[in-house]
Amino acid sequence: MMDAAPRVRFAPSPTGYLHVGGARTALYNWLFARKTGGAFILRIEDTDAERSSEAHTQIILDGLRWLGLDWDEGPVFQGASGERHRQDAERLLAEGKAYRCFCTREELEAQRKAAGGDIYKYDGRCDRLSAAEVAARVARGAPSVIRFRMPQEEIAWDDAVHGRIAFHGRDLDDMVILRSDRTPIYNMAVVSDDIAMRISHVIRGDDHISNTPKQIALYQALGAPPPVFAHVPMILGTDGKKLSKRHGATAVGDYQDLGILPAAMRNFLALLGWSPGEDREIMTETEMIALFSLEAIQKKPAVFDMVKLEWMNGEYLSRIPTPELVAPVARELERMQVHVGGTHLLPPYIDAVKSRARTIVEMAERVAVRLDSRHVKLDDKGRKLRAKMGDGFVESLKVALEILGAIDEQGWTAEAILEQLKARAEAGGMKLGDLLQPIRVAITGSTVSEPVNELLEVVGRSSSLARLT
RNA sequence: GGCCCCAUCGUCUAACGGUCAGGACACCACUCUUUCAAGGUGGUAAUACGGGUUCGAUUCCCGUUGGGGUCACCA
Repeated sequence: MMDAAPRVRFAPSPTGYLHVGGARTALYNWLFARKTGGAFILRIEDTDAERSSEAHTQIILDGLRWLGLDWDEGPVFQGASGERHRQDAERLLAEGKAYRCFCTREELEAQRKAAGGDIYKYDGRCDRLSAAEVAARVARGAPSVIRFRMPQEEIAWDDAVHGRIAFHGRDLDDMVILRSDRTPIYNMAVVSDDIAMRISHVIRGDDHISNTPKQIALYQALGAPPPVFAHVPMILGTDGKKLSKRHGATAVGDYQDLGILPAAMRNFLALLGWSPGEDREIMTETEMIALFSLEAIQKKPAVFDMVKLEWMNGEYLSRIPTPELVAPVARELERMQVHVGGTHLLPPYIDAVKSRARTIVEMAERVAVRLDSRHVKLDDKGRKLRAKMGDGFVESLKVALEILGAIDEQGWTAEAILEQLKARAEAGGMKLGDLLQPIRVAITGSTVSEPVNELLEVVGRSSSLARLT
């Protein structure tokens, strides 16, 4: 019999935003599913009612959609399967693979203290209670949790990215699987769900490696074959520490706000810990899927390099046809409260700044300057040039105004403008740059822009003259 | 601290025992040029350390060092 199609899941808990690490885990799951013709399932782990929220669920869904990661099933809410989790835990109890523990939090805390320090493994005292004693306490209505009796043997698996990883049961705790309020603990819920959903490959972050032996023990106790596990490395900040708020943007939404294109983000994330070989970097979605494999995933953590992300975004920006850029740029301009007067007017402006901007936000800022003089701000470079040129700066502007003022509305083209300015510069014995730079600064506030003649054409005659004046 | 994972340029990575250790970002120089960006050309820069195995180790084994993860009635 042929192996059934793989089934993978991305299972975030809705207790915060969609972290880039989570996003990359989702991406790898998605790539694997698309590559193998399997199913990509979204499961929301909301068993912690305290910290979970609908708003966070929505943000996660939006983030995945933004990245173009479509799921085949779900979202399945883990909280809805509480009854099955409970039954599985109680089945383990009935079969003698788990036991009731009556220790209160306070008692546990005392045991921990007595053991010295914060490293503590439950000593199994409740496992030594007689059946009669347990029955009596239950009859008395004493609250209890269910603890799993960890097998005292080697627990190992062949990880798809790491190779063989082995733990020993003696180092693992008799973990709680069902709370005293009869709700399941994480590991129980996950295993119960992954079995029920027939998950074949669990692709998740390295931080779950230590959970894996516990879960494998649960699979074995429940008589279900464990899936293939693939643990992907963490993403770190530039200081080599786990990526967190103080490194700047960590949520997918942050990058959206920064003006990163979803395709660029996806490409960049894919390469953080995975390489298709052959020096490939910029890839289409189709190529990425074709080239993807779990075995090629890196074992060591990767540092998130914002500079390279921006470079890659710039690459995507310059390749995307202008019409596709209109909507995102318009959205950004709207946020900046710049009046556009119709998105159909945008393309020439976008063309003008396209090859120079690395993000949508940067692009919108440049467009804004060309559209609306209120966005012109003299920056450091502009200031410096002005100071350097002194009176010559104003002089140049006067000359420019004179020449440009002589060009009428019909003749206002980049070619004609350049021709006139060039002729004048030559005649006056001045360098073209000395004439053009002040114009550039007057129009944009900066020494950086597209060629001045093109700039003037895009900004238009009346607006250009007004700004020069 | 116990257990587990990891280790090639500053960063992302390639090289499944034999390469001048390759590419990309960043950086530097030159070039192009009306500025900037882009482009083109060239350059600086890495196998953590110590032992093995082998004719030969980035590659396999052991140790050291360093980094990371995890040790809840959280997920």
